[in-house]
Amino acid sequence: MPDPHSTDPAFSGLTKNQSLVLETIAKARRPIGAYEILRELAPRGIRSPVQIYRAVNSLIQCGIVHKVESINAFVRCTDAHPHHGQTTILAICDDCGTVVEHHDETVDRRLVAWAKQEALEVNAVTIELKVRCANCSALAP
Amino acid sequence: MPDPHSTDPAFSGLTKNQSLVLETIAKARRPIGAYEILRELAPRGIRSPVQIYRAVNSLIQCGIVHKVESINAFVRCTDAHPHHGQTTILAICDDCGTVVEHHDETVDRRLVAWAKQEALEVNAVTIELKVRCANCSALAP
DNA sequence: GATGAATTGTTACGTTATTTCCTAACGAGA
DNA sequence: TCTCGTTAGGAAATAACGTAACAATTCATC
Repeated sequence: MPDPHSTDPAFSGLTKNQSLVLETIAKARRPIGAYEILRELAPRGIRSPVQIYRAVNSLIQCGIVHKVESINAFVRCTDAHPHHGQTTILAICDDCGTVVEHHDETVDRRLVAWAKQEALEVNAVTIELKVRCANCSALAP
Repeated sequence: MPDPHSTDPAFSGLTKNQSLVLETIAKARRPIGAYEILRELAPRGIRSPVQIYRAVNSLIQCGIVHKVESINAFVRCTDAHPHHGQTTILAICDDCGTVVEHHDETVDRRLVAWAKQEALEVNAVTIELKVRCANCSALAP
């Protein structure tokens, strides 16, 4: 498994498909769906959904890519630095699709504390905000 | 629009389809997908996905049902009382599908505060934990 | 009864995701 | 060398999710 936050655009440890998919996601600069990635990469020889999903799942495991659950799409992780064990909070603009990342230790602590109290073993946490970003608010008020 | 938390099992204000769908979701006692609901209700005359989605969306608006974004499925809201404006935190067991609901004002406040600081106008918030529940942990340790 | 709004039904389509089965490449160890 | 396990990749099919567009129906109200 490659370093979660190796510097662009090397991604030395990635397989060919993973590199292609990551490149496509990064270029999009907003969440992009699996089949849009597929269309994008068809000319480069990718033919089936499975190939996309396999690559995307690896990238998510590495922490290089996030899945936006509320819209079933994928974004490049824009964190400058790794945040080990911290939940990534995503805000997605409903109008333009821009994503902002955030972390909050207090929120994490409270969720973990509650889980512990309920004897829940946490596998994953999703926190997403559907928003209207400052830019879009200004453009169409 | 009916009262968000009318008592079981009247649901007086609901249309026929909404009642059927709610009944199916409630009976499942774990998250259930739209097409599973459809199969369940086919014998009762429901024929198309649209009918399910229309009903489910109304029920969500009422607050009677939650959508679990991370698995594209629906659960009956198990809150005893309405929590106006509060985000519902859902913990879903990966093994058995059981869902636990929770609310946390501190978490809400921190998310809202961050959004304000970033000039984001919040439309919706999703908080979901994929977990292993106490029961499943005990059964297969 | 006529009219208009809301709800419902139907068809059709596009998107998202997984399952199943199979092949190739490679390293470890008998 | 040969087998075995592991990992990656490929192809086909199908399940599951979700919506657009339009027709039909119900129902309150005039």
